[in-house]
Amino acid sequence: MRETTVDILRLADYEVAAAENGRLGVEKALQFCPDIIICDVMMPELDGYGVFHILNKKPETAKIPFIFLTAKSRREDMRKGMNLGADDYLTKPFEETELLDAVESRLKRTNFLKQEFSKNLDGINSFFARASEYEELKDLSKDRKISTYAKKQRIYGEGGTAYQLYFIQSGKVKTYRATASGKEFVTGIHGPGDFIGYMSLLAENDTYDDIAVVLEDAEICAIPREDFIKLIFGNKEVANTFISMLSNNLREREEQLMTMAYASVRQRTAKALLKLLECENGHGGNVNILSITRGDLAGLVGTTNETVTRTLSDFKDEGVIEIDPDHNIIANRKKLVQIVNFNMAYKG
Amino acid sequence: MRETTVDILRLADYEVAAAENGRLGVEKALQFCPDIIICDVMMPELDGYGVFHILNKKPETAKIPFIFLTAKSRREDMRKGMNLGADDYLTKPFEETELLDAVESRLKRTNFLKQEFSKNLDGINSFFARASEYEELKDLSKDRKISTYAKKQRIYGEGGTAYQLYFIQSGKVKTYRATASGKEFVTGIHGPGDFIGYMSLLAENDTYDDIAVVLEDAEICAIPREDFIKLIFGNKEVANTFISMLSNNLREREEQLMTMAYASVRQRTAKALLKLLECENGHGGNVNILSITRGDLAGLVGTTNETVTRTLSDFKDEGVIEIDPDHNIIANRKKLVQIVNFNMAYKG
DNA sequence: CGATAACTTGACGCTCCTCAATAAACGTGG
DNA sequence: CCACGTTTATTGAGGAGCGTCAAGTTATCG
Repeated sequence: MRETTVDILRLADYEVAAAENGRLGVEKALQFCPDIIICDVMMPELDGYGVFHILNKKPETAKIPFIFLTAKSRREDMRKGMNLGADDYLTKPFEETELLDAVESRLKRTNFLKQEFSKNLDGINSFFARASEYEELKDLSKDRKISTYAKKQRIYGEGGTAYQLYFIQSGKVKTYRATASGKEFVTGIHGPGDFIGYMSLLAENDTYDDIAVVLEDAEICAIPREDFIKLIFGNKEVANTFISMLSNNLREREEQLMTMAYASVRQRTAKALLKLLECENGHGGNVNILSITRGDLAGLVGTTNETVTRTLSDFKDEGVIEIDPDHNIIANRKKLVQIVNFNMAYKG
Repeated sequence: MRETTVDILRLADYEVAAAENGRLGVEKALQFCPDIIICDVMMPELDGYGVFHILNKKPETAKIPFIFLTAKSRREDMRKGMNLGADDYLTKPFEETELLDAVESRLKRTNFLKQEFSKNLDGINSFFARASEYEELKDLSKDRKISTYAKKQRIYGEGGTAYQLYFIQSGKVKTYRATASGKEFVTGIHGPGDFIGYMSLLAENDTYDDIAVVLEDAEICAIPREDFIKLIFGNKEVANTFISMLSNNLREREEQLMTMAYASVRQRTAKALLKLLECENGHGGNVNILSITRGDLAGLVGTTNETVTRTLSDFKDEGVIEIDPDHNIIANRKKLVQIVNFNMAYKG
């Protein structure tokens, strides 16, 4: 029986490890960290439930899809397995296609999550982008009608009901929150490939609490709330990855909060410029020119127009940046990093 | 067949609605928003897959557990159902206990998530607290050995590997991040019933990036990473709820960031005091006395010791707060709210 | 009871916000 | 295509806010 199963899977070009009883199975699973586990219920030494229980407790193996094998006659066994939280089960004897379908179906869901998604907001974006490549999710950003937005146009606004998220095909968008005194705090500058507005879809009251405005003429497609919710909430693996990403963002914001509390405008400006460069370069580019208005930069740093201008002026005098005739900023990253890390020499 | 099923469920004290075909079933599901859906595959007008597809697309019904019914002989049907993403399936004919077990097992997982969890960090705490009441999760905070920590003792620290989260039984704890220049930015003050340290368990690199220190002698029990991961990642419903809560936190932090950028120390202090009161009162209390050191309050506001003292002094002169001989703060909430909302009268 | 930590108040000055003025760039309508 | 109003960038002057240092007072703890 085990040998037949292994053969079928090997013929389908899967790499397979087998074990003749539960105890050895657990050992092998921990050793190899497989992409999927198929496990009989009736086994010597340690039965299938025991295997599941042990592997489900260890974080390394808890997320691996788990398929039970039960004899057709023992229906209560399979019920027990499902009630424990297995992902699927097969009854013996099964057909080749049944086995392969089940394996493939579970793997497809897990597969793209193996990719490394990084700590920050960019991570979420590439996450969405990749997620949408997978079959059942393919309609997330493809085949949608694209709207063209002109500079200064508002995409969504504070208080509006959130019923879609937006994918930026081209152009540049800023999101910000408005203070009671009329200032803007810029929460992000977004470019092609970024998704915006999803936070409001997830939170309690479904209104946007930030404002998105176009900085450079943009093509943007809207994705209905339903599709997004389906992607995030409908799929255990996606949800898990998403949790990690949100946690990382939360961390990042906390750090930003600390910076805001104790760093000087000078340092915060340098930090903001570095962040913008990172964002601009996205996946491995190496541009050093930033095109951003002083006002938006001020909103990002959390200061005023004039102070930003002055700070940039200082930076220019010190050779940290150059400013071209169109007011674009040409940055020297090393020197910016120095400024961020500079720790008030007269201290201590 | 349908009638038998309904009868069994009614006898078990469930409230049941039935529909004779797929189309009507969808209508009823949307109308009643049931706690669970049991659906045959073979139906006139609209088959089970169609029903699942439609309901899974709508956010109102997407999260409802879905159990397919298939004829025992039609194994490929049930494979298809599971591959689509159904939560469970039953083969006809089934026994009473099978049906009831399946229903109960799915409901148990979903049930506690029906409760309203609020927008903020408190939400996460009551979420954990309630979650741990449910059977399969009961060992989350119960039956664990409780450690006693003395004032000033460190629970976990920056850079340490995160392998557990902590539940505060009694006492008070602050979490903070240290800046390069030696200042503290307090990220939270936590009391009995709060969980701390979970963020680091979820994020990418599993080290703590904040520090937790005891403010008032505390009893704290540690929960192993595995149990927590199992709770969060092992259960679709929990994961979904958790995503919402993280999003809400992210929102809150963004707002805080805005405040930090543009509000005066005066306003931020008032806001911090209000937040502390809220936190202290937790679930409906009505205390107005705060016991917090000036240093910690400074870290929370993002300013210095001296400035906090001065600000509190001003507040006292204005009758916004009183200070008792032990330096505790007795607050007048209305007046604090006024200060937060005060919008620099000389503007505009 | 001495030592240490926490709180308070004063003096000083740096940072950065505000108001104001100017120049350049941009956008719009005739 | 130009004239005009509007937005953006820059620079200056003034001053409020708040961080820093210092010194004194009161609580806390071994």
